[in-house]
Amino acid sequence: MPSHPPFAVTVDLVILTVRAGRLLVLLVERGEQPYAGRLALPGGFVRPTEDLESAAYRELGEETGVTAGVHLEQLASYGAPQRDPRMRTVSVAWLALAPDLPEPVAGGDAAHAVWVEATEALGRNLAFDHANILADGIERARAKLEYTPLATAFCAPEFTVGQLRAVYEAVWGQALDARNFHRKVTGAPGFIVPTGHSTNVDGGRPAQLYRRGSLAVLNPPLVRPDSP
Amino acid sequence: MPSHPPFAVTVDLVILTVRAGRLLVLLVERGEQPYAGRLALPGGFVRPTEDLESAAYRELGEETGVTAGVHLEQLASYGAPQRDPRMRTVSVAWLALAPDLPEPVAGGDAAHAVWVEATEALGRNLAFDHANILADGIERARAKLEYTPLATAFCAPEFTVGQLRAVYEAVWGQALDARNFHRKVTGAPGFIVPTGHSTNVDGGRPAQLYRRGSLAVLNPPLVRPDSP
DNA sequence: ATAATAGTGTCTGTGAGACATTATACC
DNA sequence: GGTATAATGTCTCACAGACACTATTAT
Repeated sequence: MPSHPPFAVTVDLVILTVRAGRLLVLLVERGEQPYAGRLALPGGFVRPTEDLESAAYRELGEETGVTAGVHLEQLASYGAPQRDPRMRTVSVAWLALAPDLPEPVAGGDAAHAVWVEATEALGRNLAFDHANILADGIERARAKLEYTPLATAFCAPEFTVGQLRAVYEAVWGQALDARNFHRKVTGAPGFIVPTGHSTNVDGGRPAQLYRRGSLAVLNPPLVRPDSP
Repeated sequence: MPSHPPFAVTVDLVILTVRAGRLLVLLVERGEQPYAGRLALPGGFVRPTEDLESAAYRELGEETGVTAGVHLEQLASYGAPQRDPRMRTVSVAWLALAPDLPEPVAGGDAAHAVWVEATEALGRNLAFDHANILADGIERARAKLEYTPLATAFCAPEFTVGQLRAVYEAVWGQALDARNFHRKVTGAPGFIVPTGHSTNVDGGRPAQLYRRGSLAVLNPPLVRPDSP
């Protein structure tokens, strides 16, 4: 037995976005064995001289065409001995949160990429252990909206309070009180800062536009309502 | 370029305990190159047929002699190309929280294991990127005490409210108000449950003994006081 | 008695949840 | 006018922080 047996190391990405009030995840249809024809998270092998985070950014760019303005953080690693029937593989999973991207995808590796509603994707019999990874990614995103300003990663550079609230509602899957939400996010110093502009693209009274502030941790947090 | 270059995969452990009001981490003195003679986190190579979590438990047992009653959770993975000068290595780091263990260590691999105060260990010029891993582990532990009942993992099966408070004070490095703390932990349903026994080993009035309850998430959380 | 720790009680300010109301656009 | 969304305001209750006080042991 060698003291350091060979492993393959991959990165897999849970890329989430919010569009039309729904939380979507980017999946690719596998063209090769194993799991040919099944949906999977985008990902690939880490190259010999490449940092893990660089590999994640590279895959993100290959699948979406965009890396700027996308939040990326490490999620967890998955390494069950038989998780890939071809060889012993450890996958380092990453969570990416992106604003509604220009076009679903285009060309290259991403030929068969599709956006699927996140909760629905969990029931789609994903390849490998990707259902587990996706579930962990969704839960991470839901939890982090509570105590970080990360919801702004789903928004355009300038956004209204109503659009920000729509992000929370889509990710958490439940409605929030618009008035209490407005008071909370505008009252937390550094969470969002007004730009002075306004918009009325959503109909109704024009809304102030905001940019994300410098706040890193939201204290006290913005907690999810009880599930029922 | 092969499509899946060979990597070595290791597990490294941040094993924390609280003793005499101090947060301690278990370190080992390296006997071999690279970094011979330097302190490092305990760890080792993942075996070909072994799950990542199993490897972490195995290393935990080899270093401490104990696995039962120890909380173990995955921390993060570290894979910078030059982090190990011997070969391309990805380390999956784990965080272990243990009650004050019977004896520091004994025999076998753990011949040179030592408990070091956690904050002090950060300045000890640890091998590899272990200072980064340790810093992440300490911060994870500090954060999780806020919203989980994980502090009980540092306690014996039966403990007093004062002992539990001492854990919080050691991990957070600041004093807490004993009266507000008592009200909070006894008032959170399912956090700790009274056993009916009492003890006076700590001097003063005898204290009620408690066991950890079934609560998984502490809501509302027990927040750290502001740093200053 | 003194010291030490355990446990209970009181007051106050912050802030979340539940609502009402007004403001400003488009039709 | 009606309808849509934005923004502000009010009331109440839960709870954290600050701090006083009582309880029970050991020396």
